[in-house]
Amino acid sequence: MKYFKIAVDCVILGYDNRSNQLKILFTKRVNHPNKNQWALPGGFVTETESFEETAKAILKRETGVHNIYLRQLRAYSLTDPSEENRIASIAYFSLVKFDDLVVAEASQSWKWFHFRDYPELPFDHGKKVKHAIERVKQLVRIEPVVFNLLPIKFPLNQLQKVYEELYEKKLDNRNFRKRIKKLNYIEASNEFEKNVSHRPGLLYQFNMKKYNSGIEVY
Amino acid sequence: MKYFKIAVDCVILGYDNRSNQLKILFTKRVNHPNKNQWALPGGFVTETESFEETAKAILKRETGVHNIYLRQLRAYSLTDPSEENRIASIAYFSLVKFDDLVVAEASQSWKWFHFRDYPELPFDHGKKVKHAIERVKQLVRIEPVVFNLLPIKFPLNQLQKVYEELYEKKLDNRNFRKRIKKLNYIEASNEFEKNVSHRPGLLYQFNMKKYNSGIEVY
DNA sequence: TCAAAAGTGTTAGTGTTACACCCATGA
DNA sequence: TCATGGGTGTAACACTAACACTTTTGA
Repeated sequence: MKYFKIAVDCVILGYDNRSNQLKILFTKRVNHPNKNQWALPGGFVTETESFEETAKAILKRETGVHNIYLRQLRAYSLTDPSEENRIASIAYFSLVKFDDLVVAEASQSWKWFHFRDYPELPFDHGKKVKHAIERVKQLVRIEPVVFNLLPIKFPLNQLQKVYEELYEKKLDNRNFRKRIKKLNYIEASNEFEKNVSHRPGLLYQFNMKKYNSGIEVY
Repeated sequence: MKYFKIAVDCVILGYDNRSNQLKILFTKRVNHPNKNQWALPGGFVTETESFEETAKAILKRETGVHNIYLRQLRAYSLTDPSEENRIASIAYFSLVKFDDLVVAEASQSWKWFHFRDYPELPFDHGKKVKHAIERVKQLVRIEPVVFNLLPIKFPLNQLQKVYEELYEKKLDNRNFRKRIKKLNYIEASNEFEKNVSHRPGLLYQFNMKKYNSGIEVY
């Protein structure tokens, strides 16, 4: 039996509330193979780390932020024949608020791409991205994870835009607002949007405690 | 950096249509540590296998059946300090028809336990079982996976019993049948149950083609 | 004054829940 | 004849979808 090196790759999804786009963060590879190609940020699991700790370290390194929503996607048994030992990789996905990021602009070494419009990716990264998006689309329907993409306080139509972006589908704003207002865990603040060239919207926020007290267990 | 041995563990769920119980298959450990304790069937990934191939081999070994519904659950970064190298493990879950099994009775080396009533498990197997059940409960709502637990042809209330078992909740049979009959991919055959001491029910079967032609993409 | 999003109700249709009785079979 | 699950309809209610106009702000 051979032994494995284990790598962790992160699909980092961020919602850009300036352009209303859901984006994925890629880094430029510094090593061969596929040097200089855009790829998922990743790294090898070290001696003492759990997979999740490795993933957290990658996230901190790439975004400067910790305490980010992070979940395991799945394991991939990639075989790289150029390596003496096999490589396995564990993919994680993460949802971040653009507002939290120290620098969100493009740079030489990393860049945000639209989540459905990104360059060709090396290895099985394309598959990982597809799987991550599928998973997020499912998750959004059963857990309140969208709020990880938005600022603490957000106007309702920013929330609506996230759904529209994710499902590629316009929603009716009257029906959307009705549905949201029926949920007791999305509560109105007394603040309004600022510096928008239209009527400022009331800001809402997600209340985790109220959500947890009201979950129906099948 | 150390290297990893990678193990695969399988949570094999089977529906016993004699007792109307959803069960999990455990094997008795033959090696230390935890020798003779009930545990999830598993094995190490060999040189040439993908994780899924390892899982399939385990399933074949334990149930005698191949072509079984099998999905990856997730990876676990278990650290076993007694090993020179670390062990990672990838958990799979599987849904089987009791009718397919060559021998479904208890034996010395393996045994079916009710999916909510099983002995203490070694390592992180208890966590894996919990995660698998959670995943299956979610999956059942979005994909037609229940049919992997039933014979090809089944009376409607056997299907109902599976849901009741999974969600620990009695369902109204009129409403259940109404809902099922609205689905065009569960079709009536012209056969009836046999040897039951009540009015024999019409047998239905799942039609995958019809299901696929009718899936709505969000 | 224009552009842009905020905010608001009603109606029709669809799905969900609750509920009770006769039927066919084997023991 | 008894026990067991098979099989059926209706009414109240909740949710969903479709649809248009006035308001507030910055530019």
